[in-house]
Amino acid sequence: MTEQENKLQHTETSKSLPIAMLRAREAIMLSFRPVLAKHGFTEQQWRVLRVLGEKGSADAGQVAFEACILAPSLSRIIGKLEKDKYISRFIDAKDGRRINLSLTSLGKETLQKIVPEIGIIYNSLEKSYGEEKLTTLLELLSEISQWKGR
Amino acid sequence: MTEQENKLQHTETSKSLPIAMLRAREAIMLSFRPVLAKHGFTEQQWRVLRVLGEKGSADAGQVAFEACILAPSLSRIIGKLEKDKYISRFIDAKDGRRINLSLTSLGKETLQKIVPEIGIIYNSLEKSYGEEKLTTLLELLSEISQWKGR
DNA sequence: TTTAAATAGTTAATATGTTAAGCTTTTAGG
DNA sequence: CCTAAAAGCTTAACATATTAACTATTTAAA
Repeated sequence: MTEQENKLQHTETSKSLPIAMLRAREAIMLSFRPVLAKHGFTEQQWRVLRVLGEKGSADAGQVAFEACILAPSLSRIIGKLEKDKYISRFIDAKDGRRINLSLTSLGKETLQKIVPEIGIIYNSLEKSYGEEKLTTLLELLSEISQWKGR
Repeated sequence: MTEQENKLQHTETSKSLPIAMLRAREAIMLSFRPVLAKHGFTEQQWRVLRVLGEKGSADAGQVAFEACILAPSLSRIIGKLEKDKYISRFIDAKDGRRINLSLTSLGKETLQKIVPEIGIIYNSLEKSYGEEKLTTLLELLSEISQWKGR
């Protein structure tokens, strides 16, 4: 590769990491979204349910971090999930600023209904892609996540 | 790993590919966004400019695919970019349905100003992460992108 | 203890994501 | 030709992303 080509390298969208991640993510979500939509959830609402299912209960800040959702978005999302009776929300007894969140029984039941449906798709991806590659990919992504910038 | 643990595997958000990609992407964009914001662009507007810079000119459908932006979003984005004189838009002579897009001279100048600033950050990431790993990651992501679903 | 700074959430404003519906132009059949 | 289906783009409606401003609580310094 010449010096000239090298300079232009990062202007090629095909070699842009953010775009590559976006495309790969979109390829997967194309299969996941219809399943979630069938149950009346968006991708983000689903992430909140999953995090709460995994952690039992957590405050809004923890959920925001785990689900990769910014605080302002989470505020609206939990507002809707609570209205629809999937989660319950109450102020932390020790710290009046924190909001504790947990799944209602309806939330737990719904989660258990959706998990296997998503699992089938994920297993299909794992099968056609290779378990080992998938593990490698998760590790590489995890390292990027820890990058602290410039 | 026990059978039980294995069954729960895909319910752990840390092992969810979509979430992992989201987190990794966010870690990078955290450094990129301020640069774009300084020039008054959003992430998506920037992707449109970059695609047009790379392809010279293209119809809306091509740009949407390359920039990974859905048609309805793109309609709004090109509306604003055109209003602000960064791109020009005209109906294709051979197919009246298609909209051809290209950068104006202002668009080209602006692109050339931002590219090196983004490049500095990207090079820093490449340096601390490793060129080889980065190549591997791009390849793995590219394979995922080609997955046709369930 | 008193008060300024920090923390946790929410609200507001603008931009984009997502799905569905609508419009116009092409294409394909009949 | 004529018309129905398909293709390309836009508009609409609702949900989320992003940044900034705001409220309430807690922490910490004076």
